[in-house]
Amino acid sequence: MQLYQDQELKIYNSLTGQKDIFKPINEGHIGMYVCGPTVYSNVHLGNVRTFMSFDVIFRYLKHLGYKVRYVRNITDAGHLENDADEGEDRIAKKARLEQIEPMEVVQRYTVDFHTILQKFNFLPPSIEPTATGHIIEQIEIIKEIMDKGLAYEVNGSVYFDVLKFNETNNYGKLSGRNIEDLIHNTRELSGQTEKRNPQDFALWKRAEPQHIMRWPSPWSDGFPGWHLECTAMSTKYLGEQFDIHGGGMDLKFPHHECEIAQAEACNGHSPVNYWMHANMLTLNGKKMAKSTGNNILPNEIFSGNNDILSKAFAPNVVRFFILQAHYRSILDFSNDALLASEKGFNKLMEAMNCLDQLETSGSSDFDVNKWKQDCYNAMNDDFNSPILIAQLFEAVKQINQIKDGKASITTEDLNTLKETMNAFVFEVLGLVDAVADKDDTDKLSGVVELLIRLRAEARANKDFATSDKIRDELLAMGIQLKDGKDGTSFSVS
RNA sequence: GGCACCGUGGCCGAGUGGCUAGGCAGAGGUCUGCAAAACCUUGUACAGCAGUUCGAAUCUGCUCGGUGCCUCCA
Repeated sequence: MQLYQDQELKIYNSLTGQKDIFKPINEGHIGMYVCGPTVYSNVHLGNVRTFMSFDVIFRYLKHLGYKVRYVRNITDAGHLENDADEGEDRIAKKARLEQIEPMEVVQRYTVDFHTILQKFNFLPPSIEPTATGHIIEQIEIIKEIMDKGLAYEVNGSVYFDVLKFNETNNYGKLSGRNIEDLIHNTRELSGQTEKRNPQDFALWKRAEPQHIMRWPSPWSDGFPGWHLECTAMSTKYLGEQFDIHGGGMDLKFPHHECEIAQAEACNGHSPVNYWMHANMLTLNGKKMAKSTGNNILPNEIFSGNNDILSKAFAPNVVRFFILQAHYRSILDFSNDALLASEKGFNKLMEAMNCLDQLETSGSSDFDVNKWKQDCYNAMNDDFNSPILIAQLFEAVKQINQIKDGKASITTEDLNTLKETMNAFVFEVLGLVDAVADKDDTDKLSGVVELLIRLRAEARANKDFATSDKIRDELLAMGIQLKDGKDGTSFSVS
């Protein structure tokens, strides 16, 4: 018996525009593909938000008992800077500017990506394939599409024939566009002489002599088009049809639309049952983007070395901040919002820490089982992490009251409470209590306990000058003493 | 210009036809040597205008403001 058999999960599906009841193709198994980063510069917080949304989705699906194959690619073949023929691959450009090999660019920023995600306590995906590792598969798909008559070659480049595809299929169904609008509203771009129509997109591009990244193909020495790698890799590892495809909202059009077109052209049916799109993280009210420079890097947040924040923030606090908003809402990043999240996060962690010291009694003032199901209901409703967090704070309130002897709980209920809190806080939301090294923590505890005893003696002797000195100076060091009914405890910030 | 989306109390941010979201901040109280922490109590918010309805922040229309996509981007 798995949890998913008791919980009805609904997912907002971009394809249908509504929350659909989730039903995997193969019971108990889920295939999920998420478009990963293009590794030509450091991953910024906006990128992180999207991947974090899917990290929590991955975690919750696993928590429900599904066997999930989660594929998140690394785009290391670059993309063209624009749609024109003279466009330059971003990775190649970076390599040229820094006078290094393109693969050095890729390696550097792939390592950065992994390091940052690790700090945020991401679970690694099941498979993390690279575009350059799947050139052959991409060429095979192009051949297939050409055989179906939906692509054409011009001067060694191959383009997808969108208008012809649209005669039998519906190009634009994901992003709600129709082909006439697209035709009438296409911007004038130079250098598109090779395409039959501006809506067509490249499957293969012939490399100019100066282009560094190139592979042989039946049409030319060149490189694959912008949208093909995801079709190739998702098909290879998840099959022609799979359950969930995710990515940032900005990829909905044209990237995901083109993926659908390629897969339908190649395999004759729609590739994905549930399309999910995470919304943008904004900074100063504008989308964060590498290309515009409106962004903040995670390491700048952790170190406090930036112009936006008043202090440094721990990865966990940032994670908590992001998860306090729903993944489909735009979230604005600011100092005030982060400060508020930090306090809330600390409050949650303090409650977690005192969970083991609670005393039980013969009755409960708190309907733990109802609360537990409310937590599930929150996540079942399109992964509503802010509602879940609100529920967690309901529990925090109860925990604090029990600790103060103002409410009671039975042993059985306390066990349920502990299990559920641990499951949602650590397993599903992926938060970690940022405690330092265990050894150091024990030593620190010993030292602070000693000071607490000295202060208690001073207070007993009405030597408040000494007792307040201990309390205030510890506070200045970030150690807060808390006087309760049965003695003094402390917390480190 | 086209297509979407959004506008919630001091701040962040859920909800979306009648039922307390939650966090932070603020106010009052309990506790304390004084504090802090914790706990209790406390806020009649839904851009504006008009309409539908017994009832709208939630539906419809218009107005204003903002964002995203339409070109690589999470």
